[in-house]
Amino acid sequence: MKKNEAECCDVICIHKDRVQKVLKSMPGELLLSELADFYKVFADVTRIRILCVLLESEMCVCDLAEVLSMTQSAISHQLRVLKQMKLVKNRREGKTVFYSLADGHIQSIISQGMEHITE
Amino acid sequence: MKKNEAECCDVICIHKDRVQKVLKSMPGELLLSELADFYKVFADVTRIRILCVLLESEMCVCDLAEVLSMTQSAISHQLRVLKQMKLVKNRREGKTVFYSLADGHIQSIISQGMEHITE
DNA sequence: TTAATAGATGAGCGCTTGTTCATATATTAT
DNA sequence: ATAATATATGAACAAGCGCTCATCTATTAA
Repeated sequence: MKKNEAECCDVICIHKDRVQKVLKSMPGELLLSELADFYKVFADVTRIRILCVLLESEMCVCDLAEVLSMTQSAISHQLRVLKQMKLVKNRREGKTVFYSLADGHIQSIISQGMEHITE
Repeated sequence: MKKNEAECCDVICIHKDRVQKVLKSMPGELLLSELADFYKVFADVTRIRILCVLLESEMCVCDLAEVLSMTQSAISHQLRVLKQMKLVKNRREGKTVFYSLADGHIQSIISQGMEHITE
């Protein structure tokens, strides 16, 4: 009989009841991958910086590029990601497009991360 | 005089005072990249799944591999990442190494993410 | 209409990252 | 000591991702 993970250590370390209990309590795979995708948005310095700026003030793409010393293109690409994940919204005013946070508790998410790393 | 971002739209959309104010309020670059690195840990389904399991119960590498239907090696590599970021801790018991969450408020970080995506 | 300008976007490139495979280390049993 | 087993780890490879560059769209001014 071929060896597999399920049998590799069933005497010493596999506690079948514990494994079963955990398997039942696990959220669905779809939800978990959505959660990972959500955190991916915060997992890049540029996007974090953009969010920090918008935390302070609504701002157009051009201003964002200057504040962050990056090209308009790079900023625009990232704003697209942020918008797809519904973290920012925008409004057009003539040629200018202003971006702002789409959600109030983005601040609390960032704050919570800050708390963890500054301990 | 060469065109640059600072002058590309200074009449219409650059509000120098706003830009200055935001620049002052921004956290340091080091802190921001640490924050991004912190969220990177949550930005992968496998690591999220591991954390979810450990949320329920302390568990050895072998059990984790079975619960998540992945190889021991893959799990071990990710546990290393989680440990480096101080999200999990471990204790050895004979040949077996048990992993558990290192920090109480990991649960609240995951919960907060869940809240955002299930709206 | 034409020119100018803010922003959006697709292609391409280089870097990062998660997994696999092979192998090394650590502990226990014989 | 030798074998068995749980875990750790380095190398390599494929996939994903962020930036640049060129170009396109949208809006306004002349």
